[in-house]
Amino acid sequence: MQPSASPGAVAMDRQGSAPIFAALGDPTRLRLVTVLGAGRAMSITELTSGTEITRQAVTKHLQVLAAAGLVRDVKAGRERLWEFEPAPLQEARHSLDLIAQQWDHALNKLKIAVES
Amino acid sequence: MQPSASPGAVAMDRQGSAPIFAALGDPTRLRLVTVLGAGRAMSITELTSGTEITRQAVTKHLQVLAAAGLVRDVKAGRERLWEFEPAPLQEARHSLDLIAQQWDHALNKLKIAVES
DNA sequence: TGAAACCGCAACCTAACGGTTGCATTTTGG
DNA sequence: CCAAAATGCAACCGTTAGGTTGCGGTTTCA
Repeated sequence: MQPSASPGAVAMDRQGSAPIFAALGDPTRLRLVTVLGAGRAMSITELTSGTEITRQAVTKHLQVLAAAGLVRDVKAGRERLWEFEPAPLQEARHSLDLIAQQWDHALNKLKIAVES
Repeated sequence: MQPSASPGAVAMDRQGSAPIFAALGDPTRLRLVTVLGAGRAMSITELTSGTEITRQAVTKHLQVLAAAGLVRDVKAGRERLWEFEPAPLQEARHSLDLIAQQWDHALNKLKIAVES
């Protein structure tokens, strides 16, 4: 096969949600967003308790999540509470929906072509 | 705050979809699944054309995607075609849905509490 | 008021990631 | 049958990711 038209041109989904997926792509971080998604803002120490890793490790993960916009911190006196931020997650959902939708459409076209 | 109840116990979502998110968390790979999600199976060389990276790099990315189950290869003579596999993506969607749903529920509870 | 709780900063370490280059292998088509 | 296409395999490299340890700074509250 000689190099033809760029397949990248078909990818109309500017893969901009990759950083969000990357942020969710770690078990610890996915757990953090799940826990914080329950609604209650929590401190770092609280989020660390019950885990096998250090508070500093959790801090780093929270910073990664914050960089992706999935989480936000609000200082409350001696503590620093972290709360869930839903917007990026919706964007990620939309991104997955686009791919799934595109796939279903391709399957339908194939089915129709077979039936005719 | 002294260590209390583990917040991990609240995370009823076994964060098993983290590997899928990790696989999607790279721009190149997210582009690959988007392109393949269009329905047509493609060869490595074809998937490489139009990109700035090497065929070997694309190969590695495809292997990562295959390890996550997002993609499958079928050999066709001299070529090796890659096609999209929808199941893991559905799982990832469901995972995001759970979190979003959980969040909405928490907001509703809060709203009701405020109104009363 | 002072010890304990909560946290930030920084250095450090190992392993994995993303990528390249070089070369051998298989298959096709004229 | 043989050259070119398509790919595989392996070594190598720089950077980042995930994690720890050590220590210093602030709030709190008894």
